[in-house]
Amino acid sequence: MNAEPSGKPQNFIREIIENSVAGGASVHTRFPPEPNGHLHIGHAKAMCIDFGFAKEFGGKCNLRFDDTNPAKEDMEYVEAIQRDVRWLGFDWDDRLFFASDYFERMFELAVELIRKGKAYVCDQTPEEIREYRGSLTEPGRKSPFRNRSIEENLDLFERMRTGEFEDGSKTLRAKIDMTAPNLNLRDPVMYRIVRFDHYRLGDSWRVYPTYDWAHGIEDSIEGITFSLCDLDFENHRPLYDWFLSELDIHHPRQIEFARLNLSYTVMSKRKLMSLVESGMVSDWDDPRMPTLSGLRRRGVPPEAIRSFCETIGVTKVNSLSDIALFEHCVRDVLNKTAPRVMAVIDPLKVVIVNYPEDAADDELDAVNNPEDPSAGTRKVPFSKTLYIERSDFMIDPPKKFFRLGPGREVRLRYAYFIRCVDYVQNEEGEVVELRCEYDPETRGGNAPDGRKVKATLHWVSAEHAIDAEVRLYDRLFLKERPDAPGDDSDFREYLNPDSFKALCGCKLEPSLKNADPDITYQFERLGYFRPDCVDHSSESPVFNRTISLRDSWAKAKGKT
RNA sequence: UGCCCGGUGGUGUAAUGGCAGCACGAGUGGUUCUGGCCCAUUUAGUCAAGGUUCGAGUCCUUGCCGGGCAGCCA
Repeated sequence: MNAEPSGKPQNFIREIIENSVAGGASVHTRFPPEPNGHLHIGHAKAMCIDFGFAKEFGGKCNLRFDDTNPAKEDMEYVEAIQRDVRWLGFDWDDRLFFASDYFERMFELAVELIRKGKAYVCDQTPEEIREYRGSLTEPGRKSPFRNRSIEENLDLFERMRTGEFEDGSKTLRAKIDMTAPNLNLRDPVMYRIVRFDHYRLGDSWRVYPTYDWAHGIEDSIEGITFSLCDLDFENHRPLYDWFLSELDIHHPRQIEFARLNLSYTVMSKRKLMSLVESGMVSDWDDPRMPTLSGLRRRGVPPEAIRSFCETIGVTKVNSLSDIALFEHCVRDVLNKTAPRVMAVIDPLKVVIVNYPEDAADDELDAVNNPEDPSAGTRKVPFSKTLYIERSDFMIDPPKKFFRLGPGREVRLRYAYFIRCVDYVQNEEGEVVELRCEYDPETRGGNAPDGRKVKATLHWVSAEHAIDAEVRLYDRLFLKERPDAPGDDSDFREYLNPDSFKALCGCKLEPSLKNADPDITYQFERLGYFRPDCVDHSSESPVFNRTISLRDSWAKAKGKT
């Protein structure tokens, strides 16, 4: 495989940049979110591209809030977005910018365009503009206001700015070509009257620039060389280019790539918002959400998100990435880094009948991370009464079930071999207690006589255990593409009713008393878990399941 | 029936006219004090038809299929 020196697979944007850099170009990109919602994993892809290429080529990447629509934007989002960008691992140094800081300059440039006879004030209503625009197959017609004098345009535009006219009563439009096959070139609106206070600038403006007019200027002012954006803006590139060349100012190159789609979730801000507003999830940071705040709360390490973005590549193909690939990236990082601990989430009491009542403290050495010897070991207390996982015992085990059953012997991890000699059921027939014998010779987990067991179980000493709530999360939707085009049903019909399940009375090994809220742990044989950033405390621990371990037993069981 | 973009295993991608690779998933086997990890192995692909060429996934033509575009959203 032909890999770049960086070790990254080639893609079309890197190729373009490489060629430009070979010709002496520098690399300066920007990540330009609108502060009207929270960042999600789709934005993470964009950030990996924007910040990633800048870093790779020794350039810079700005963080710029594209806040040209006061009706939707808020400071709350500005702060949340910065927090998320930092968390993901990107740094904009001192290059934090706001489109709204360029409003004055944009206005001057608009005046310049009017003076050139390339922009005019139009009195058409939104309906008229739409009607005059024509259709996909028919050319548009010129606005009756298209030939106003430059003086009149200048006067009107100035008065629009100061709030003399009603919202929507006038616009400033670029004079391009009403018959252009690309609809974006049919005299697009550059300014609209919106007498709405801006979250940063208050009431100083009564006209606001549209994206098409503003974005290229923002890029130009900042000296951006590559303006990377998603495919939605492909049809807008001719307009981006038209404005910049008419203005004759620094002209970045816009390159579009396909945005991320992930199976079993939705990505649009509108849809995520509707999940929040309908109460189907608790908030933007619900651990099931594909938002960065949700993933963080879930326990996903930022490194996993970055490696996922690296793995899916950069193309112009509209694709649907398999969430299984994302899950793989999460497990891959966590497997190498997560400290191992033992926790029983569905406890079944076990009494070691031949274990002395008055035994001295019995502490065993447990490995913190078999993938990382430097993580060391810890002590885990053993005692006469323990808990094991309910699913690790069966009265009548099927053929390939290796765990505990009547008369069977298994190993308790890092502790002893135990054999089940009896079990106790309640009136409902539910097993409520196991009675086992241990072999003192197997202390530490190995038999001196060399005999083997087929299973190793995790366990927690009852008297030492910490009680905890454990929250199990799963994919938010049952359907691969909940919002597939052509499907008229509401995407929310496909919500996975089992995507969240809270378990109480779970038993944790005592070392978790001091669980670090910023660490995702592996509960051995179960999965990865992180203290909930909102509800967890050392007095009443709450852990969120980030992701389960791969489970070939569950898979085999499911097949029968 | 206008304009723009795109079609490589189930999924995501690489191959820049020269052996179609990689990762995920799925299957099988091995190993194992986590039914995890790891290792080995199997499965499976260039939308179609022409053309250029010694040679085409790659270049050209036509067709087919998919996506986007008619906000005073971004």
